[in-house]
Order: sequence, then C-alpha cells, then structure tokens
Amino acid sequence: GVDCSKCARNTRSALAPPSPVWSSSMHPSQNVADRKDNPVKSWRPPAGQISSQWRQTNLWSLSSIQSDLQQRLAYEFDRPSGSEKLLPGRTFIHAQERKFDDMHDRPTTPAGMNQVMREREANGHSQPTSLDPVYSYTLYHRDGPHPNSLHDPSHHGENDSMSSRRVAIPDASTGVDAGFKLDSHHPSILKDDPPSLSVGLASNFASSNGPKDHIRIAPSQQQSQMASSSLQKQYYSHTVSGYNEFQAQLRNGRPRMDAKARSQLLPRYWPRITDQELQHLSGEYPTSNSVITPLFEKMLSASDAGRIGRLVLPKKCAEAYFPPISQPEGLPLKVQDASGKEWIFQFRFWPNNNSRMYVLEGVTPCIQSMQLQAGDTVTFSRIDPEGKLIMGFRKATNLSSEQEQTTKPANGAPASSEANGQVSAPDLSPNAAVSRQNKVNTESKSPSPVEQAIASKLAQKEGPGTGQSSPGPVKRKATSVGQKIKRLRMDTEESMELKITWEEAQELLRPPPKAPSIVVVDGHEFEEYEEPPILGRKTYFVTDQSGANHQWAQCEDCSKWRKLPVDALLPSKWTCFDNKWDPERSSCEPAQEISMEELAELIPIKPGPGGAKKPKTRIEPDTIDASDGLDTLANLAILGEGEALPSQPTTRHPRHRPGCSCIVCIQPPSGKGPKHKQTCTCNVCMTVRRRFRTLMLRREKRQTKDTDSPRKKEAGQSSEMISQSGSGPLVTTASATSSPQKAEANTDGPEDMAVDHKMTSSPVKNHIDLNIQPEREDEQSPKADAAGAMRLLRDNPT
DNA sequence: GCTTCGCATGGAA
DNA sequence: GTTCCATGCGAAG
Repeated sequence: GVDCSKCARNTRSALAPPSPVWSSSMHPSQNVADRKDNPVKSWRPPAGQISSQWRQTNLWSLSSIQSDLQQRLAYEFDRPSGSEKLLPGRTFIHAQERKFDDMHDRPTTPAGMNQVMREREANGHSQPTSLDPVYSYTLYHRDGPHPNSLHDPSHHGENDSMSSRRVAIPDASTGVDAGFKLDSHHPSILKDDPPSLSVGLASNFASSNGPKDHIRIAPSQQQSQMASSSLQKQYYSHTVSGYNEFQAQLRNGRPRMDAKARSQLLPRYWPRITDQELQHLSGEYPTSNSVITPLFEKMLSASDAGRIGRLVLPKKCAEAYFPPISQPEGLPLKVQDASGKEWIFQFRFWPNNNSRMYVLEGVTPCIQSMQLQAGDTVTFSRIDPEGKLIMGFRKATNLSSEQEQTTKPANGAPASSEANGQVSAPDLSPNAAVSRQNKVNTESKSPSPVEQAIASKLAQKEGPGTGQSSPGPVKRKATSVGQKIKRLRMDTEESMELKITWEEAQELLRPPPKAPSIVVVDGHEFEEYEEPPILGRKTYFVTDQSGANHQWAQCEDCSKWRKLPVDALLPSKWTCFDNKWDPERSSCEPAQEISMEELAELIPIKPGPGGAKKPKTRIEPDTIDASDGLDTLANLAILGEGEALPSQPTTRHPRHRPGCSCIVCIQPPSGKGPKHKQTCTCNVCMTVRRRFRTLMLRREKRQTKDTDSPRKKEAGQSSEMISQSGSGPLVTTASATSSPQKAEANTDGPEDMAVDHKMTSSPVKNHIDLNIQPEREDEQSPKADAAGAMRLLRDNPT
C-alpha cells in the first residue's frame, strides 16, 4: 500500500473548495503502468492524477490493466448511450443536488423524475466533458444482465461480455450527474441498493439508529446556510424503495435486483452505520456535495490481518462493488481512509473451484496503520460523486462487543465504534446500531450475581485480553476469530463450560427476599419477582422422621452442618455466626447437632467432613429424587406450607421459591422423573390430583349454570372418576359443594392442599398427564374431558 | 532459509 | 449438493 496522504491532502487543499467536477486531468492515454513495472507497493500515481484524485470519480482510477480498460472503453464508446438519458435516478439526483430544499418539491414519482431527467439532459452539460478512459471507466460500472445474479459473471469471467455495459458519458451529465451515474451504473447490490429515495433528512438521521445506506452531504453552496443546522446532511433511508426499484429497473433495463441481491449478500457483510459515524464522515468531507454509500464490511480473519497482506474479499461484494476484472492479476484499487490517506491495493482474484476468490493484496501497511487485528472490521464505502472508495474500520475492543457478536444473528460485526472511539471512517458495521443498543442494554441492566459469576469464570478461562477482539494467531483454528464471531458460534468447550457454570449456579440460586406478586397466566398462577434470584448458599432440605421440615447448611468456616428452618435464605458465605435461628449453635464452637453419619443419611454428603454431593438417595422411600428438579421444586414448594415432604435441594426454578406450586414447578422435565406408585402421596401426585379436581369443579359449575341435569350427571361421573382413581377417601363430595371460585382461587393454596392432602392421600390408578391444562380442558367436550381425566389419572405421574 | 505467490483443501453456510 | 472463504501448503523467487 502506498500512503498518499500527502498527495490527498495537497489535492484537497489545491482544489478547495472541492467541487464535484468531473474534469479529469487524466488523459486517456495516460497510462497506468503495467503491474510488473509498477507493483503496488511502489506505485505512485502520476502527477496529473494526483491533482485530479480528489474530484475524479473513479474508484479504481488508476487502472493498470490497460487492455481491460481499452477493451471496455472500446465497447462503451461504441455503444449508444441514449438509454442512459432516461434514467430517472440521475434526474432525481439532479434535483436533489441542485438544491437541498428542492427535495420537497421534487417529483416524487418515477415518471416525474424521469421527465426531469429528460429535460435536464436535453439542456446540455454544464460540466467539463473531457472524456478520459479512466474516468469513463470508473464512471462505468458493470451491469449484470441477470436479475437474479448479484454480479454478472461475464464481467468477471475470462470471457467478459460487454453486452450489458453502458457508458457514463460526460456529455450526458454534469459532474454531479456523473457521480450519480456512477452510482446508477452500479448494477449490483450497491448501485441499486443505495436506497436513493430521499426521505431521510437530518431529523431522520438524528433519530435513526439503524443502518444507513446512504449518507448525503449537503451541497456546498448551501453550507453557509446549513452550517448550523442539522439539515446540513441528508441521509437516505433504506426504507423507501419504490422509487429506487423503479430507478434501478430503468437504468438497468431489467428488474431491479437489489433487494434480492442484498438478500444474497450475507448479512455479515451488510454495511451499517451509526449516527456518530455519519457525523464523523460528514466532518471528513465537509465541503463536498457527496453521498456516502456504505458498501460492505468484513471482519478481518487471521489471514486477513496476518502478514501475508492479503485481504480476502467476499466474492459477491467484490463483484458488486469493485471493478470487474477479467484477469487474475486484477488491477490496482485506490482506497482512501478517513484520515485522507490513500492506499493502493491490488484487487485481484484467484481461480478457485470454477469460481473466483477475490483478494486485496498489499493491505498490510493499511492494516497496520489502522492497528487492526483479527476480529476487527474493515468497512468499505463510496463517496459520490467523487467516487472515492473509502475504507474504514471498527475495532473489536470489548467483551460486550464480542458478546454482541455472538448474539447478533448472522452478523459478526464487532464492537460499536462509539465504544472505543476509534471510528475511522464511515464505520459501517452492520452491528453498529445494534452495538449501541446492546450497550444500552448492558448499561441499564445490572448483571445478576450469576451473570457476574459466569462472566467472571469465562473471563478467567479466556484469560486477559481474550475478551478483546484480537486473540492473536495462537493456533489456526483459534485464530479464526472473525469466523467464529461472525458465525455466531460458541466454541464447544466454552459452551460446555457455560452450561456447567449455569448448572452450578442453579444450585446456588435463591429467590430474592422481596415477596413475589402473583400473576395468573392462562389460569396458572405464577410468582413474579421483581428482582433476580440471588446467589445463596447451598442447602439441603430434609424432612425428618417426625415430619418436620428443615434444611441443612454447612458453615463456611468450620464446615459444620447446621439445621435451619426451611425458609431460611442463606448468603453464599454463611457461617455459624449467621445462624440466627439456633442461638445455641450460632458459633462454630458447638458441635454438630447430629453426627456426620446420621447427616449423611439425610443429605447427600460423605460421612466424613465436608463433601456434599448431589443427593442420590433419600431417607424416605416414597420421596422423589431431588435431582429430578422440577417435581422437587413442587415438593419444596409445599414445604413452606407445612406439608410433610421429602428433603430435596432446590435446584431449579430459582424464581419459584418455596411455596410455589405452579404448573412449572410441579412439572418434571419431559421423560424424567421416577414412576410414582399409585399410592404415592407425593406433592406432585397430590397437586395433579388437586388440579384435576379443580378442573372438574369448574366444569361442574359451568354446567350447572347452563343446564342442571346433564351437568350434574357429568359432575357425578367426574366425581366417580376421581373416586375411582383414588383408593382413599374422596374429596369429590366436599369439593363439589364448595365454591368453584374458591376452588379456583385456592387451586394452589395451602387450604386447598390441606384438604387435598387429607382427603386424597390415596393412590391413583391412572396416568396423570402433567401437561394437562385445566382451562383448555374446559373447552373440550365432556367426553373428551372424561377421556382426558382418565388419561390424567391413568398412571402415576412421571 | 525466508518470503511471496498461487492454488488446493476442507469446514461452514 | 453447491458455494464460499479461511487458511494450508508447495512452488517459485
């Protein structure tokens, strides 16, 4: 690459104020040296070019492949350009550029624009018309004949077909026009894509966080009046595509394809731009009547950022936005960064599997200049009408950005530029806007202890600096940061770790101290906590032989186990001194209440000191394995209500604190959980039975409201079913006479449970469908209800 | 032996 | 199954 910043600056100053003039000092015969003679690294633009760089429109202004150029020009000049004059896009742009305020008066229909265009072009040309090949070449952009093809392979293939090419001939345009001709001649995503319909003004810009496809900088002649106004910039939204589509169709002589083309372009290459980046850009080109068109961006892979100096270009992007090349040698491509430096890269391709692989060679100096690493993102934009290709970058600098990449679907752009303030140019990351949003999210949401713990653990795993974007080329797979990020995939090992961490965290979660509110959703009551669960000390819930419920916790200091009430919520570092429930054992000195051996029978610990493991056995034969989680929670839920229930640690649904018997808590994971005996009186079975009764009561009530006799009969049947399903005393009579509302209200309530427990401590014979939804069951036919009830009670719950 | 170039390979989309 | 593309790798300089 060549640092032509001086040239660029000089040019800029010499041409100040830069006007979008299309005079090119490059003579048609001014040749670009052969690549061998003028390799990229040593290439310097001819003096004549330098002064014209600032205003000429060619992106690839100094082409070295003369044959390619001449071949193209020969065709282009021979080709009638009349159709070009009917392009509405330019017309539109004319009006737009002539006066910003005219935007409101511009024809808003394609036809109207078209008309304006005709008039304008018929009026002649106010701008220099000297035609030089490079200029023409650069103005010109291939026009793929295949609507469904993002690019025209013929223009990139060795058998380049010129059939579809058009010429942006200065005779048909002013300089301004030419610039937009360039734009309009871009047949591919970029060209059509630029959502050229001007709907966005400064206000839009100011309020928009979304991607910007087009940035319009106010005409210079209006700057004085607009300098202090936010209207200085116009920004084109991508949302209005009607005109754009029409425009594209006209100018391309074929159906517009940008939408499709864009869809063909992988989202990770979609350019996005943030407000701040727009500001930055507009500041970079304050006097130019320019439209900034984000083209694409790419996250640097290890190879891209490596010393080889080759930046692999996405094929579609290269073919859409860069000049067509027919020879593998390609051509030099001039790119300017936001600071004004100009770089010359060799844009070329390699044959690859009957396709091509496009690369930019010689990017190392630029990459180094920008201090980019793998994982950072480079962006490519174009400023029209200058037609300059601008290269920006975005550093992936922080963890949040990385996380954002992993959460942002199919788009691997890294950090927000605002985050690090390293925006260098039109930072067009697809994620920029999302970055900001993510940033806001992360700021507004204080991480929970679990999140912090996980983050901390991950950070430890990754080690310092790995949260950053640049992992460095440690090993090949690991260096593919960009790929990993952009593919939004988490490393398998990492994923496992995260899972483990989360599982570990689950055991430590406790509901927040603040009492939850009850929310009824679809007939189910849920406890809703305003605060996230807290990290607590792991305890074991136990029901001793006397039926009393309590939990055991281990002192952080002395490792002695202390018996605590079931409702005790312990901090993560709990010690005997925190044992306010048992003054006799509120220090580490008193001995343990029971021996370790005895304790080991209660909770899953080793008889020796320390070593609490997950419960594998239970002291009560009919209890449920605590490892089964959800039903454990169901049991646990009832514990707080005085029911005699087995001991289990609370391992899941941390938001459902003891007492919660919601459908979530009582429902074991699908396919999990032990088979319950018909005589099982565990809480799950009890709750299911109770719910079933509630269901039947509701139905009975409704039926009673409608018609008496059939309903009573059915209710009787239902009751019979229940009575048949259980071997013990039945609750049906009492339930049937109780208030349905009360029954509903007390579905999960202690009273209900108490009654249930008394009256239905009998085995069930039928299968209990824990997925049953009483409210929906209500909607079923009585027959179905009966069947559902039978199904519900057919077997024991699982 | 090192660097560069150009193509091949294979995983991922 | 096809295409893309990150990167490996041998040949050449």
